[in-house]
Amino acid sequence: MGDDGKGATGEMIAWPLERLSRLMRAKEHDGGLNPAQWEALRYLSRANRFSNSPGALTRYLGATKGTISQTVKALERKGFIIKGEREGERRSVTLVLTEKGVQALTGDSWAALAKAADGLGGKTRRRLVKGVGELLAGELEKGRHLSFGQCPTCRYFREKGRDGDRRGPHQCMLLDQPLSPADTHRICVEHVAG
Amino acid sequence: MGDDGKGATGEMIAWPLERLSRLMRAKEHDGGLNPAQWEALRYLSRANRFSNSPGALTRYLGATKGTISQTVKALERKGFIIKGEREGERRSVTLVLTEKGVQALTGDSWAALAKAADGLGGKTRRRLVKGVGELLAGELEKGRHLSFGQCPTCRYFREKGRDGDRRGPHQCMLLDQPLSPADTHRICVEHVAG
DNA sequence: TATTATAATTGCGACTCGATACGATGAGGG
DNA sequence: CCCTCATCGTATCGAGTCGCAATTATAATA
Repeated sequence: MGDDGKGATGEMIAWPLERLSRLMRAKEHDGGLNPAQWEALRYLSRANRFSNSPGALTRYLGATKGTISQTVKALERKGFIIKGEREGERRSVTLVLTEKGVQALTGDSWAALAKAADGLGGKTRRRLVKGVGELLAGELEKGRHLSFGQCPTCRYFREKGRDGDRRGPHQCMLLDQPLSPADTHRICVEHVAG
Repeated sequence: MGDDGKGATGEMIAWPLERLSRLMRAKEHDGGLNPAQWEALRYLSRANRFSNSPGALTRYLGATKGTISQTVKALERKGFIIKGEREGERRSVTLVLTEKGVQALTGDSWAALAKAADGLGGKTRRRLVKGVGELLAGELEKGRHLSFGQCPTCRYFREKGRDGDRRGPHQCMLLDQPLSPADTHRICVEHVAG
């Protein structure tokens, strides 16, 4: 029952995680951006072409439409993204990073953390992936959030050219759209596990 | 080289971690408190009697004095904490939770996450503790932050009554103060690993 | 066509946050 | 004893977040 020993409790995970989370946020007042704008910029750099809209960003961040609208306006004003029209849907908008936006991400704190995580031991790293994934999955379910996963884990993904008979782009069976290999590594609003 | 296989990269840790961090934050607009106030309240509930000051809170959160002053004022106004005088140091102040403050923490999102983490597999949980600890330690060092650890891991901690000869409270050799068993589980500004 | 749903924006009020300046207390040295 | 200097906390300001509610525009549907 000694709680100072080897027993790994949830608090020993949640407390450091909470502080790490806070300190990362505190570092994000740099580069002409603030934390909310960094979060949006990062999302847009990873989102596929079906997901680079204010609405998808709203759901990814668990925020409200109004807040996102303000953040997007700020990012546009500062020249990190540009708004464009979405083909075949005049209500919606596309948000695309400018060269300045891409450049800014090289100074991203979370990218630095990812690099630090690469330096961890292999066993720890694999367990960390698993553990963090499970914690996130739990939160997503509790909060009824969308998963925003990548194609290879999606129910609607059809991989082509695997057996050498039909070379060509992969396919999204939900939107009936071809997917380049690069596409499949981006995150998607429509992603459904399975 | 297949990056969709078993290779556990830093991004597979950082990206979910970033989103988890964001979603936790989004949930903290409840209970009459906002995220910054939750963070402060949680810290104060875990801080020992040498660390329950605005200054220590400032350093824990990596914020600035002015910001914390505002947050503290809001928490006091809403009745979650009360300000008191600090013995032997009239510049400083003690911040103590009220009954309402203690009560509020039962609805804390991060406490719920800690509970969820308890439900993880033992192996995953142990590795998670280790991995998150290392990531945090890296950030602390890079940002020159204080560790805010607990007594048992502190250089200045002297445990008493271990060998049965001298029963009594433990001791902080830095501040020359006795420490009850409860004290040693709280976090401290003065903590130095070793 | 009228209705309803969806995408995004605007305005509002409370609040964060860094920056700056300030007042008060404490410590050390002539 | 006074002077300096560091530390602790506060007040104020401007830019911006954030949830909320209302609004406009477009789309889908009855």
